[in-house]
Amino acid sequence: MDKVTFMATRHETSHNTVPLIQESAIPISEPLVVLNNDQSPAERTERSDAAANRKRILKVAEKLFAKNGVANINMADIAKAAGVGQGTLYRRFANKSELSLALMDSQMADFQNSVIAQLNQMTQARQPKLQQLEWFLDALVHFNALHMPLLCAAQRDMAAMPAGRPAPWIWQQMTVRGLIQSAVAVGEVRASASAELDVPLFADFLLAPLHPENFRLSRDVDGYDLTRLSAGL
Amino acid sequence: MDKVTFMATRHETSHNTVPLIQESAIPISEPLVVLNNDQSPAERTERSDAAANRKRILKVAEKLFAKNGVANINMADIAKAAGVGQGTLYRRFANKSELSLALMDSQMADFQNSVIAQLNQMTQARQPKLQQLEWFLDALVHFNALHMPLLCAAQRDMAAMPAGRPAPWIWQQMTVRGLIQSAVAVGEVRASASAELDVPLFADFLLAPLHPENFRLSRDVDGYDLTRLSAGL
DNA sequence: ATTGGATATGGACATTTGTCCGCTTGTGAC
DNA sequence: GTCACAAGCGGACAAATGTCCATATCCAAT
Repeated sequence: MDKVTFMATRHETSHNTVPLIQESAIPISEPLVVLNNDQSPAERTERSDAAANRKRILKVAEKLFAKNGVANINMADIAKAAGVGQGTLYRRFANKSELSLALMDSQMADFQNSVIAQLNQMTQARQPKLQQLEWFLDALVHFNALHMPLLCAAQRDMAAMPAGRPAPWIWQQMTVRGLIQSAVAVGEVRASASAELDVPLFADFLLAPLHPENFRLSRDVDGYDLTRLSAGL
Repeated sequence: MDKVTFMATRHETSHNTVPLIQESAIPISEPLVVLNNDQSPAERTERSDAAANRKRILKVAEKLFAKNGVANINMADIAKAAGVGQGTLYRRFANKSELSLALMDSQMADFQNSVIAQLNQMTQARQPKLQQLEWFLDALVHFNALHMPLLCAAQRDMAAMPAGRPAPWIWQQMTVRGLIQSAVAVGEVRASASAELDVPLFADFLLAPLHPENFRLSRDVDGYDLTRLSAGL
């Protein structure tokens, strides 16, 4: 067992105003993930009307997306339907990608919490870390399949953005890394193999096929539950 | 040795007018790749003036991209610089992605041929298939690193396009699949492992981290020559 | 050489995306 | 309560993307 123990916590959504919810502060004993909930001191708190608008925009966007398909809705539509000016909309979300991302982020909350709970339970049941990893990847596959349109829309303009990975992906990354790291620490990986294993890199490689574009391609030509095979390897 | 032997051939560029070049019809004896050079009968031959325009556009675009950076050049710029109307430009290339792709495709020709030659040579030197695979992936990494801006631009609008993978990626895919398949056939993979190995899927998984977006992310946070590690695994 | 019709051309136009800036409003200090 | 001002607002405007179609051009058959 390691000395350090992290606390599994749902990553905090992009806007930094809402009070730090500790909804998933379940007492767990195994290292999982810690995320930078950097409430940087420079950041000011969001004004209440702005927050209201944000919520309304997200709700309206979700509705429009569901009704007409993500691709057929543009920023102007959303602004109009939400009863705000385009300037307002763009102030919050620089483009459709960012909006989609925020939307997905909120939809992801439940998923994240249930994942954390499940992993936690598996740990207490003494299930091997590798098995947990396999389960996690599988869960992720199903989640992605369910939210593909949004995911693709989110991915769309991301190349243009300077920043690194958005929060949800960081969370995935950290989780996988944590699981692998644990597996190695516990000795579930052959010593010979673990010696030359670059954990973070390997985590990225495991996740790469799940990134929206790759995932879309993979699913449109191959079977899909096969993906479990990946975990097996 | 298999019964079937494929011929390694550079994939033919998107436009289907140029006479089928057989530049790389080197007599080789090992299975590698065969591509669908489907000159579908429905397709008509491109008019000569159109072909000239296409070449001019590509040349101009390459120049502009090199000079100002891919991101700072738009379709209108290219059209103007090439002395054609926007309609003409868009008739050939539905968007900047497609243009970038075509450009990359032409730049890739040399790479493909040299890869084919090298693999061929390695085969004749009786080098193990897995080693060839490792070499290929490494070469691909370097190629990608060199052409990242174009690659990213090419990836940009691809989600919107209905079609599957564009030619260059199909080529990569086929090559990797071929190498793995050969490795299995020759018995370089433990029988126990090869039994449960889904070759095409595994090929995709190996290539996934090299797709532009993933690659960009990986390189901006991790080291990069580490990527060889992947081949080792 | 002529001609018929398929193909290509260019630029006006429509749509979508993203920016700017003068006006309004919430909030904390007094 | 009211005041000051940072933060938010919205719609006009600018820029980029993508479409359309009247006209020009090529080319194959005669």
